[in-house]
Amino acid sequence: MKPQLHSLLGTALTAVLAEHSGAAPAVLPAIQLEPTKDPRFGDFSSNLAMLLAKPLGLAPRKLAEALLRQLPPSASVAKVEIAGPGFINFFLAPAAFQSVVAEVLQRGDGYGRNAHGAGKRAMVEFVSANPTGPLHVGHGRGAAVGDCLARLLEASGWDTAREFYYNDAGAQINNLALSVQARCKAVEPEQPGWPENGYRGDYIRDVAAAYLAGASMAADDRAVTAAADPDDLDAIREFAVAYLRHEQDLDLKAFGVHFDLYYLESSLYSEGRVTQTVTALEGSGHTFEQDGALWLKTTDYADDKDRVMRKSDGSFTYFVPDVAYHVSKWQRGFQRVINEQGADHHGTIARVRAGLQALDIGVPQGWPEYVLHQMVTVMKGGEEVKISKRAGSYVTLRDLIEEAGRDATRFFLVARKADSQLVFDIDLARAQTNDNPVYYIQYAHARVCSVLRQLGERGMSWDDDSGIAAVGRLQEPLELALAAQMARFPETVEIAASTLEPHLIAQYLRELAAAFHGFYNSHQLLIDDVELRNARVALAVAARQVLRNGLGLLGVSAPEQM
RNA sequence: GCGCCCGUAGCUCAGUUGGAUAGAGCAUCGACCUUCUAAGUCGAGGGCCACUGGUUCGAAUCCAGUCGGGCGCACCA
Repeated sequence: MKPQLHSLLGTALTAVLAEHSGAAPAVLPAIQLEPTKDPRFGDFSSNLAMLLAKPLGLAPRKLAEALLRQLPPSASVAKVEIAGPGFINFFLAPAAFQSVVAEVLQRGDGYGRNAHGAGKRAMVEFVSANPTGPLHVGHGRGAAVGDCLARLLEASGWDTAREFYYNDAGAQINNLALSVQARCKAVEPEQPGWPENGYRGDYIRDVAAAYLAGASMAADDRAVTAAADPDDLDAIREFAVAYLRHEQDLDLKAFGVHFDLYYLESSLYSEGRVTQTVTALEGSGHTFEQDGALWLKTTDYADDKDRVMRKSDGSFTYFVPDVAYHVSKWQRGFQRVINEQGADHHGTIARVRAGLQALDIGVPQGWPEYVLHQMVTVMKGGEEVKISKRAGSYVTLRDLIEEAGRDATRFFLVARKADSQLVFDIDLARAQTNDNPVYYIQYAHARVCSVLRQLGERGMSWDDDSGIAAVGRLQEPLELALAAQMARFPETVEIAASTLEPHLIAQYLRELAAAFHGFYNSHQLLIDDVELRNARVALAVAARQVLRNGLGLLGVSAPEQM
């Protein structure tokens, strides 16, 4: 509906500008159209006349009148009014809403998808937890948000890869190996021989036991069999990484998240990418030596401080492999790369971008893009939950999934703007009542399925064609309101994808479900009037389709019954 | 001290990128099941959009400052 109105206004705008060719502004304002909040203002409203008033030097209402005179007639538009300071309000004809139902049924799973990214490649890097312990709630938020971003890009036509990056070789991994080794030798925390800052969680015991038992672990296309020798630290390190990656994979699988690519920090060294990057940066003229260290002048590129690349002891700071990693992403041909991370890492953004700019390899200034999520607080029984027995010091993603289920956990973690802090109420997430927005939406879907079952049991029949043929019978305000809500889905997907805000989908689905429940409660579907019945069932089935498509974007299931 | 994010109903949060009288859910109060799932619907009350200035036809939204919360400011990752 909106694109149609947009083009009508465009035609009118061109004609009006022709009338005032002398006064035509250098920069034309974009045509803005938005759904109204108040039915008195029609269905869609445009502020075009107000935006144009100043550049053309005409009164907004005069301009609005001129635009109306040039507006081509349309079967979708019942009435157009000028209101307030110069708003142009469109009142749509029922036919405009009815046609939405037909469109949804015809496009099916494709309804809401667009081709903006067709032929282009995108990558979303997310979670990227180091294999030193179970995934925590923050990783869960990253997993939910990152996966939804990938789904949104896919729905927008992008060829999208999901990538998981992790450090499998640094000091933390060494600490992990020492912790496992200590457990292998039955050393407890605080006892002599326990490594300084060792990992104390119970899961370290499990890793040690599996290692001593000679277990085999498969993770990220690799398999590792434990050497079972408590003195072989390298073997312990390799096994522990595989074990914990395997654990993380189990959690992600239970969460419905899969990755296409795993990238190991160690490979940046073994493939020489780190030294290549340093050499290239030195050649860029943006480096200098000071106090025995090699620095990059990131302040040339909007960082607030220059950064050390190579320490005086000859080793590299973490920021060098970070740049080398992003060079790899660029060389792999991703036009668009989105990094989903916790907000506590926001300091790296300026550095990575600065490093890429200094290399002068054609990377655009705002590349890569970042989506940062804020902290998650977990509440249960009115109190904050801070500790998981398994991890020792934080609430794990597995805890949440076990408590609240996959669907509720995913929905809750993605339903809020990523850059606001989130309170995850476990009691609410697990409630099977109307308090719980996940069930509210899923229930709408299940209700339609139930109606279709009833329809069969009563010996009635229905199909897309008979439904589409009857949509002209949809006249009731609640019927048209539901269709109007469905019409907004494609635009919502576009906005969510372009602004990288998956919470808009969750928000939208709640409104769609509300429109459905309102319709369902007021109008009987399985009635004797065959044509009206066909029309209403068509409306319900179309609503089910949009609910399903939207839930699919969130990775939440659409159950047939509840 | 510097940088980033946030501040909207008692609580949890939206607010379509500057639009008309600021919305939803929960909680509170009231109404609706002999009818397709009441996991639902309808109604009522509840607000100095943290504060102060500015920008303009118009500001919760943009700018500056103040206050409050979170995070980051290593030759750690």
